Amino acid sequence: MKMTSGVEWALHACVTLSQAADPVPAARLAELHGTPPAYLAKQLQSLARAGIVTSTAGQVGGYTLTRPATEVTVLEVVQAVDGTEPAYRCTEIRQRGPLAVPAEKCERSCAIARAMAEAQEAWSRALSRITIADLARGIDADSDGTAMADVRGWLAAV
Amino acid sequence: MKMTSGVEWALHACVTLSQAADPVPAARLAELHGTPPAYLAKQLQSLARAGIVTSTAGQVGGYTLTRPATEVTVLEVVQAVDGTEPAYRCTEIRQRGPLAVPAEKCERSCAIARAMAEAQEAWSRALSRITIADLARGIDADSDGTAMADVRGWLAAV
DNA sequence: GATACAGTACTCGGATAGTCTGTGTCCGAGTTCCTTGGG
DNA sequence: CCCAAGGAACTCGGACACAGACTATCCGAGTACTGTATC
Repeated sequence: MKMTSGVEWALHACVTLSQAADPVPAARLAELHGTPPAYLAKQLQSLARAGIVTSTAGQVGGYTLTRPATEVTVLEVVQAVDGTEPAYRCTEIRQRGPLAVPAEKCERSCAIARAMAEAQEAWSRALSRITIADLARGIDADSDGTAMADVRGWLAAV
Repeated sequence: MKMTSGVEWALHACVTLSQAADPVPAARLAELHGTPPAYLAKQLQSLARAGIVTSTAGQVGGYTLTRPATEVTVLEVVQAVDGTEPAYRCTEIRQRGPLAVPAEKCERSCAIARAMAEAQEAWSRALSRITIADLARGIDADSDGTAMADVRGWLAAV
């Protein structure tokens, strides 16, 4: 099981955007995080499609969070970049082979699929309890409360 | 986030093996589940490497569970086939770019990585609470208690 | 009749191609700001 | 001095190559059974 690497960049970008009042260009975010600019832009486009950020074109354009960081969950960001479909996809093995179960008896999903869905649910719940604001607070705490101020300063300076 | 499709086959195969006293050849399992024989064999090899099943060669050879089905968790099977490394891999973005955090201040993992690790933990816990025996019981319940008996009968026949 | 041996059929195991989803990149369309010319 | 129009620079957005991993497959090494020849 593997998650798209763009998720990491998108989350860091969201944390950074939560510290900015004005739009921030994708190239600027890429510079700050040391990532390929064009590819980070791709992830931001996904966030825009999901309605998490909004984009403005032009000379002072860039990306902005559409909602306060306290109202954006990590789950939303992950699903925007990585897709919403669950990790486990049941291919209905039980309906194949010599002991195939007839389709009309398969209203309820397979017991294996139910178990995997339950785990996925636990995972989703854990991520939906955490917001971008929580992440920012956590990063700040790790650095004696200077990290976010540094980000704001860097964004303001040229 | 996507899981290897082999996980589904491996889980179904384990449930089937839990109903068999004698070794079951990979080709036999593939026939029962309607899957490519050679590829299912590959998944069984992974299970063998993980110590979940044992293989015996020769004319009456095949695969057997090494432990009672009540002592094999779904998590073990998933990790044997899909690998043990977590879905989210932190590439230490915080140590890159103009505001890079010095390495000596990064003893603790990134706040984002901690959040993702927590979710992964919840997912793992959910899967480790379910055993192959539970799955077999669930499948049996879905089919008025005939499914496992049918499997045993099919394995014994021919 | 019992036993040892050779042959055979069956099993797993790793090494080998094909394909599909990320990963990374680029250039064009659109918008905003700035400059400049006119009133 | 104020205003409007044109140009330029900057932004995003989707379309285009490249790569690694999953998917699928095959053939060789090894083992247990079976039949036969011998004692």
